[in-house]
Amino acid sequence: MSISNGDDAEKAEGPIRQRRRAGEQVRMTDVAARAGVSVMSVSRAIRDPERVSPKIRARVEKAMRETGYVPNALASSLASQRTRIVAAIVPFINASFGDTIRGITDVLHPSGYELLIGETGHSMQVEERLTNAFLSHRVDGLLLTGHSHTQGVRERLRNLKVPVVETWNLTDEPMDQIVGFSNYEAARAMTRYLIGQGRRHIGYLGGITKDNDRATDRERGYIDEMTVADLPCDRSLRSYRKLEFRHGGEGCEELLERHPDIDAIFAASDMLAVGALFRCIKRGIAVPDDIAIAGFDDSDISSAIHPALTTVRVPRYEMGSRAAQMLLQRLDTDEETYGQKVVDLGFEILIRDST
Amino acid sequence: MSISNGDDAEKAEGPIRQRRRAGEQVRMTDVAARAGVSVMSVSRAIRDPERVSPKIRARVEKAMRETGYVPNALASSLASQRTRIVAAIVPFINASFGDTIRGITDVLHPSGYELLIGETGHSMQVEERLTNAFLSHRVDGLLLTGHSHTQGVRERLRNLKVPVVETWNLTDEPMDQIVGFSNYEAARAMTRYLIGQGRRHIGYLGGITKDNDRATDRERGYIDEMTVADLPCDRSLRSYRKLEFRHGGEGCEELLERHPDIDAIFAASDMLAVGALFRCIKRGIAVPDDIAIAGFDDSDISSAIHPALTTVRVPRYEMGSRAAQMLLQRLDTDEETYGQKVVDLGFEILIRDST
DNA sequence: CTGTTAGCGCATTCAG
DNA sequence: CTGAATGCGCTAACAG
Repeated sequence: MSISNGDDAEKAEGPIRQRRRAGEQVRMTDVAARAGVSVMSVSRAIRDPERVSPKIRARVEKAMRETGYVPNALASSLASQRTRIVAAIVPFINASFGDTIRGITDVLHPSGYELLIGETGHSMQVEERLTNAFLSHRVDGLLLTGHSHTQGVRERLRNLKVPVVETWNLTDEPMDQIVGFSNYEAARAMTRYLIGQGRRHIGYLGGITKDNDRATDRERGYIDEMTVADLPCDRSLRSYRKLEFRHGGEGCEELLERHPDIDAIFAASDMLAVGALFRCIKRGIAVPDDIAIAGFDDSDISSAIHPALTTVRVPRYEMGSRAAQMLLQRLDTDEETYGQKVVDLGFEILIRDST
Repeated sequence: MSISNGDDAEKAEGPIRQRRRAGEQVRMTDVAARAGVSVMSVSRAIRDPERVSPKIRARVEKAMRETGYVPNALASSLASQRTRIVAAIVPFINASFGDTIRGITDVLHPSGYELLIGETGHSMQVEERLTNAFLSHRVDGLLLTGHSHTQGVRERLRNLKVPVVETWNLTDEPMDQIVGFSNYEAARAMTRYLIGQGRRHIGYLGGITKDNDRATDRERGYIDEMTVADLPCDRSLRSYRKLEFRHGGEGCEELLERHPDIDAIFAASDMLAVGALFRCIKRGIAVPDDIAIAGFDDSDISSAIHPALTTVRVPRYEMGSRAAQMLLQRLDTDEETYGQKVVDLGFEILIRDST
């Protein structure tokens, strides 16, 4: 018995037939024929092996191996109206969101879901394009970063009734559900701590706030806390940068130039904090004696450097895993079993040597 | 004219019909009906607007907007036998592979392709699972990291004739095509440089070599060059670690303990190098005076720290963009227009302050 | 430039 | 526990 793939079944038929398929792929029909069962038995043997007799199961498995059959998920999805694909949209693919993505896949994969990842580069326009592309592919659910989205995205997701979980921040009015921590409160808490340490001229080094609610909220937290303490926090004390190490150094220079008497820098990202810290060291400024430096995120590097960085620990992995769980709960149960709309995973101020 | 979605077309038909679709989605038929044209005109207006009269195009666009139509890529792919999806499998989602992924999407998106990303965690078993899942979804092409894969993956990809481009290393026998640089030669070159600087007791701090041809080749490069120079490089001079900052510190301790007289550390990853560098600083060991430290990858951080890290610059972004181009060339042209089978993008030794 | 016809490969129903 | 019929939403191939 040779391992052909069913071409022989097309015994020179009438002329006007079979335009497509030049005997390309192995189909379920081919497997069924070889196993001597119906296609439905093959279908069942694949996705619910328990509901088919051991005898049939064995023959189907054998036939699948012999033919090298690869199930067609497109056809399956079209027929069943579900893709078992979830999409996640993140601003940037880096170590931080890598942890979140790992949290997501660790939950999705055991349940048989795949993850489609999109990167916006912090642009809501790109987010909209990605959303449309993913909806076109009929993803079963969507994981978004943050709660600021274009009107187009909001409308479309509402109309299509696709389950959505937002992450990495909190808001009273999520599109659907949201899981994260309060970037605003975390920034306030860190600023408060710095003030409590006796620092008075605290500069702020933050991410670019356009299209970024996390960056915006962190900045608000700093400003509000400084204002409450009646300390200066005007525009000249704040520098906005892309989240790369070298920009931390540049931002640090900028602040030092404008305010040589600065006694602390609160960087709303460890990347920026580390960049700033090294610039200080290079210039002979003692950390934390002359200037205290605090970061945000608790990246892997923050504890490896010297002096170790004071920072905010955020639940990167947990936001991913929890978001995925929330989505699955709604996808895998028949009734719309909602959990909480807003899940606060909290944060933690980690005091180390740089402050 | 209200914006219903075509339910009214189902005017109480005979009893035994319409089992599925409870008036769920808007279909192309609905758009066509509303625009007063055939479905084919809608189809063409969407994917090749030039080939349809401006009049029809306008009416279709209007109808699409009014109905909130979202094309169904599943149905489209099933019928056309192409998904316009490419999958990339990387060992880890971090800043390094983030750059490569950015290179890929920057090329893919303008051509209308989406990217499906899989993370193996450095396990070939997981790579195999992911490959099967992606093939099930009928991706048009596959981008793999490195050239070591399970037998299962090799066979399946060969049988299915899916275009594959491997990246991040070189080999004379790619599965299909490969674009990258020689990890082996780069490691030799850096080792040679260190020896040229008068270093004699050079420790090696590398990634775990299991299932990882890049790590293996870097280690081979170090060993071969040391051997040629008749310098020691036995197992006790080598430490293998996961690529995280803190493991760099631990590996550094291990080497120092076993060989207190070590005068250089070649870390086959900037993460490890930076971790090692800070551990030295913490312990009062002068870098580079007492110990020279070299890294690999030219991560963003390597130039931001103090002393700045000597390292190997590798074409992270270019490997992604070039790999995507190579794939597209074969996907978008009718004949199988192969370019070169092996594309060497080279590397560069960046000498800074740590050596 | 436009419309008609016939599947793409599978899962849902329902009957045995 | 198994099988037969039907359509998921779209596009390729042809004809007009």
